[in-house]
Amino acid sequence: MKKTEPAPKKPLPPQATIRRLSVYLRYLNGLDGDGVKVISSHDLARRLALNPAQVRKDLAYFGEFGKRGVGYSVKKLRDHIVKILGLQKMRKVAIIGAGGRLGTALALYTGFEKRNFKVCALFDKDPAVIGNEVDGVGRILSIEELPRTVKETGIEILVLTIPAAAIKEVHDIIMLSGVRAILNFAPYKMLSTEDVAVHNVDLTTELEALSYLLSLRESGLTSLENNLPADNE
Amino acid sequence: MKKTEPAPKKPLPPQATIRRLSVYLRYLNGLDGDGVKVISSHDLARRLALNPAQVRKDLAYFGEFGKRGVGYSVKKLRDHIVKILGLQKMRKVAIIGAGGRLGTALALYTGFEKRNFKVCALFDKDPAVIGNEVDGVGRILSIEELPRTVKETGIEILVLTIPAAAIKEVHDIIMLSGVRAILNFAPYKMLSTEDVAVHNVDLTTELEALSYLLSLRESGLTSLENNLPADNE
DNA sequence: CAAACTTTGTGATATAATGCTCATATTATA
DNA sequence: TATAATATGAGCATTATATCACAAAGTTTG
Repeated sequence: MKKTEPAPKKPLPPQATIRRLSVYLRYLNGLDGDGVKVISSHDLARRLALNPAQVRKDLAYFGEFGKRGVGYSVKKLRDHIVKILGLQKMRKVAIIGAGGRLGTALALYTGFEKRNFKVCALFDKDPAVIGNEVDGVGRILSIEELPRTVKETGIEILVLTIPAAAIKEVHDIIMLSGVRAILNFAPYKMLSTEDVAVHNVDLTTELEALSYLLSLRESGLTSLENNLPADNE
Repeated sequence: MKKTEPAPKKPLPPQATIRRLSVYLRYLNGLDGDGVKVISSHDLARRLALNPAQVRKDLAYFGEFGKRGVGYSVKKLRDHIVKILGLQKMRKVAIIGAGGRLGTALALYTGFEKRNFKVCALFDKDPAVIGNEVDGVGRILSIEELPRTVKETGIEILVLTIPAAAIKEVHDIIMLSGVRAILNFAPYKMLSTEDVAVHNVDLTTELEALSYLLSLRESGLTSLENNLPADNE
């Protein structure tokens, strides 16, 4: 009787690979819309300013999707990536801080539904906005109702759009609410735990990183044009 | 006569370092507000779930700011990071797609000004919103006015909050407008050039990366709790 | 003021991500 | 069916990034 598997051979894919898969997916959707049937790693890479080998390696983490001498079937590859990222299943999302500008903007953003994310609950701490109706989503609930709603509705992802100062107050109720993932826009670095994966998106940090590049150029490091830190994402 | 410098010894700091500097800066501001005078790399690292050596190395790219046996002066370190990131100088920002939800939310977000970014012009392509007044910022201008306004006002950074489909139309006018940096929220990967640094922030990609983690756990890779891809940023 | 303790800054080392190269598979063509 | 052309997948090389470990510097204590 053997111990377990014969040896998984492949290491876990890096997070950067996962991000790129999402970008590939979007591009593939566009190609499919244009009627393109097949794409090579070379062409994919060129459009996205990546190395073709990187594209192939990213995909090879998950199987052999391509055909030598031909390339990748746009539709098949798209379907594979959808499965890899777990996007066949609709994911329920709630927004915390839905009374604020950013929260409202995201609550009303229709782009998520196209990708199978459904905003289906809104929360806030401020009594002044609790009860307000948001078109097509529902009324804003008190944050106190979060744990119950998460369980009843099956919410998996929380989007946090609250001020930094408010985090401490809601931190525990959020982490213990039963959600498995958080997308945090508050300018305060939340840490992942065993139970809850957190991704922080810090708009100020993004601007400051750009400011750094600006001041590099100002300070006359002229031929920085090479090794320029390039774009992220 | 020597060729140039005696040899810069230090390599360029990675982008990840720059991002972390921004995070350090925010935390240092908080500490300063709380009256904390000195912080060690160890304490800083603990709060931000980093390695102390990484904190020290990040800072060491730019000089020797600490005191052995003591730590870093909160105020001094804060001031150094401000200089490194070029934040002593106010940076003028314009928003393209200011008629949309996200654009409006960002235009009205007051958090940027605290960090010395000033939103001072708004643009859109849609005649239905051009001319609309946005409190405290001004009227929405036609995108046609972008190049002139950039030059006259000294705008350095553009924030793009337009639909993906609209990018192709405005791509050239933006890249040639004279700005040096772009923060792109549109779900379309824009590429950096020699003249214009682009950072892409893709909200859908963030959600999809979280979805991947969710489906990993669903598929029963139980003891993933170790090597969990953790948080980004 | 010496000994014990703390904490930085950095060279050495480990880990990870990216890029290169080529054997192999597929298609097209003559 | 052989030949040329294309493009994947995988192993290896290279580069980039993160961590370790320790000497040097500063502080505190007795």
